[in-house]
Amino acid sequence: MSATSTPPTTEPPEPPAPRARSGNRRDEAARLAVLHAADDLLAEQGFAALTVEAIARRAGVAKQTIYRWWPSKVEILLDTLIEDSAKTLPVPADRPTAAAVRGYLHDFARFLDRDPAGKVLLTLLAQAQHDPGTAASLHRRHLGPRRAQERAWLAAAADAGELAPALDLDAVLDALTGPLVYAAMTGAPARPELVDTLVDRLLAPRG
Amino acid sequence: MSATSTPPTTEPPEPPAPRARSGNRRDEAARLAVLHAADDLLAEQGFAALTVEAIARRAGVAKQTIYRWWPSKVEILLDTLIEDSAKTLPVPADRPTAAAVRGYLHDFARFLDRDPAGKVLLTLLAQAQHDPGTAASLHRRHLGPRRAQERAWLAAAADAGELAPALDLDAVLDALTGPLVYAAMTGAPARPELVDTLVDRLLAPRG
Amino acid sequence: MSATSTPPTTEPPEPPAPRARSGNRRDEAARLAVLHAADDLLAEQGFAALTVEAIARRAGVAKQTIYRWWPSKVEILLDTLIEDSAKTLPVPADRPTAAAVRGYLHDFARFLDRDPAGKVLLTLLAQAQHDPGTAASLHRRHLGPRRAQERAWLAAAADAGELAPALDLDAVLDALTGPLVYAAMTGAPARPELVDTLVDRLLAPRG
Amino acid sequence: MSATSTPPTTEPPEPPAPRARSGNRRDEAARLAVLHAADDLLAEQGFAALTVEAIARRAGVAKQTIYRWWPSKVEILLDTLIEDSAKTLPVPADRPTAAAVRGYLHDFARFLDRDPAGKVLLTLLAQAQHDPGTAASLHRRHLGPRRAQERAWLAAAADAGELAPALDLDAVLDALTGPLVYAAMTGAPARPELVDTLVDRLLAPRG
DNA sequence: GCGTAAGCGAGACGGTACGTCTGGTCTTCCT
DNA sequence: AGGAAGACCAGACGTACCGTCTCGCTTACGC
Repeated sequence: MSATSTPPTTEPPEPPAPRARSGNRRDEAARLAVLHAADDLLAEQGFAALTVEAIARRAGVAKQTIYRWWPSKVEILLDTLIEDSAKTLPVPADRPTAAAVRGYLHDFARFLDRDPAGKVLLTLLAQAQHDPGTAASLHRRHLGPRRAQERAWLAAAADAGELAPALDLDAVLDALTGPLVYAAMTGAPARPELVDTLVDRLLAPRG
Repeated sequence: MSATSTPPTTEPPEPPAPRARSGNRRDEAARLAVLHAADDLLAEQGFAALTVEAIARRAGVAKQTIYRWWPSKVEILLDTLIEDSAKTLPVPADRPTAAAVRGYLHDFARFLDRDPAGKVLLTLLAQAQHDPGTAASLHRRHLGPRRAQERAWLAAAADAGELAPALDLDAVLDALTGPLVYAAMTGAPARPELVDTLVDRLLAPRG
Repeated sequence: MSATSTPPTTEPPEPPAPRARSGNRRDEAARLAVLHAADDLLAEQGFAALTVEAIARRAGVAKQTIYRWWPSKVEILLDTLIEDSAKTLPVPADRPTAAAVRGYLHDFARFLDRDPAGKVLLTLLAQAQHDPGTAASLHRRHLGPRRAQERAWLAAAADAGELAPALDLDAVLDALTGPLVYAAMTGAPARPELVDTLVDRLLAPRG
Repeated sequence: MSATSTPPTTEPPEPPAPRARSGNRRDEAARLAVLHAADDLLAEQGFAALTVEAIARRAGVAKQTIYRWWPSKVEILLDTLIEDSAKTLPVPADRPTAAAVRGYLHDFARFLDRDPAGKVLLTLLAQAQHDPGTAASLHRRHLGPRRAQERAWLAAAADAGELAPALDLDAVLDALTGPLVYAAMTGAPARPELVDTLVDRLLAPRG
């Protein structure tokens, strides 16, 4: 379960217990309740059920509370994605070895296939096709920063002679992650050998 | 302009000229008007503007006419995608050479970047993330048949010794098309050298 | 019960039976359901409960159907008032005698005190104090036409020598009905001798 | 301008200057600011704009300050009505002559037509139709005490032989004030001859 | 003179209703 | 028969107020 989701032992459709009010400070419990509710609704009922009204109902929160803090439901998902992916799938910063890169890509494949936050990423990528605002937010707040970290990490590995990227790093990262994302989007199961082959052919020093 | 779209000399926002009525046979003119209208609306205004009412209005057709023949607007897009991609980007069946494969992938990259039908494909892939029904239709009517043709074509090329695929053909096709789709989805410009590198590293017989 | 209300044997809080759809003509059943629901809600729960959402819920009608045909809930009440008062309290047109005038005023007092439509009139008069639009509609559609009929009727009685109005007819009508309305508004019980005295002192030819 | 309103030279929409804080005693300045704001809002924008939030905003006061001291906005209006009507339209207590009664009624008609506090009375009478709580407060705090004074005053005049009421005093008072209130409620202009005729026919000793 | 108590402005909170919008269904009329 | 027209139910949209609550501050009182 993703980091912002309620533990699996709790009851999705129960009346949310009344939280203590916070006065004139932002209520962290309300913020978390919204993120959890959005996460859970997406996982359980799909994107079509992810309406502001449903999130508010499930979180035990007023619609106005959501509109006060988030400009759209997409930004709610983006918040959950950022918080969850930082915990579940951090970009390594310290071990620029070939094996570490391979491991990171395996983790990424598993993230897309199994982690609810992976579904959130696919959902946001999809929504970005429909809405330029989503595309901009997704790049600015998630894809851009993450890609920058990945690029720096790969560059360090290349400098260390661990890797010999076949192309510029952005193109290589597209070539490595693109197949995983595309497979996840078309419902294909995870294929570990795909990751291994990609790393071998696109990153490994030849011969 | 995609094959089902009105030629550029015609007027998108004009009052649609009254078509001759067809009596008790399905009206082919109405069918085409719907496909054109959907195509044009998606290209001009984006997915959010692609409502059944807008399509009906633009096509000069009753909503009921659309609901009678298509279960959803997704199926309309699928119809245009199938008809257009068959014309614009046919899977070659005759020349199983390495160069032909490379050319096909370059064509595919250009299709995603420039052809309105490429945008339709991205839109349907996106919608498939939101709606399992779309995912099923997209596979059954487009991705599945096309992938079968591509697989057969690559198999012929491999048999002919033109290629030495690094993995099973489905995985290789994901590895080849995935980066192109992912790049198009994240707004990256077309990179011909990406295609070349992918073909070299994943398909070329190792020298 | 007022004319547009459901008979007392029917069930207020039951799920409204699905009505037959009307196609592209206005649905008279929906119109009546709205009028009944508004009438009943006002009588049972008061003006505060008379929300468009509650009317729609009770009538088994979509909110849009209400907004399509009525610019505001006030116009719904005005419709019920006009239909009901035409049946319950018609302005006599035929017997311009002093006794008939006295009887009409007694009927008016009873209408205000007991008829649900009397409550509707008081409600609309009240709402007219809050909203100029209500005031205008109330005058144009109810008070104006009704006052014109009453004036003509009194004029005929005066011509016949039955009455000797103490003032111009509009002022006399204010003097006759004003006390009844004011008493009803302040919750006073009906006082028959008030009507009799008013008629004696303001209309009767001085003996 | 009514007694609780800001002088006309002040600017309604400017940022209210911060008042000195009062410590743990009730802040009279805040109390007056609320009464003024309510009065002004009602006069300028009508009842619909008279929300607690708007009063608080305009008075430069926290909502909680309003809810601490008034159970509802109706009670705010009632406070202004009581204070203003005691100044603008006191019930005479000393000169129980026929002419004084006639003068009081003329004053009352002018109060309804021109004084902002007259609008407040009409507003509260209207609101009493919608809300039993308002009706009770209006009677208990304004209509009841005032009617008692008027009754006593008329009784003194009758005892003195100045008047010969046609009915019990409450009914006579309804008959005298009802037409004036009803005319004001339906937007009729003041008619001095109406007052004179009512006094003549309902109060004057029959010559 | 310092703690306690209350009033204050501010503003977040869970709610309800608003009036608008679109989707998908249904019926009637017309060609 | 089939297309055009449009009314219908359903329900999400984003906004405005409701009345409650807590916060951090300020002032007055009493020990």
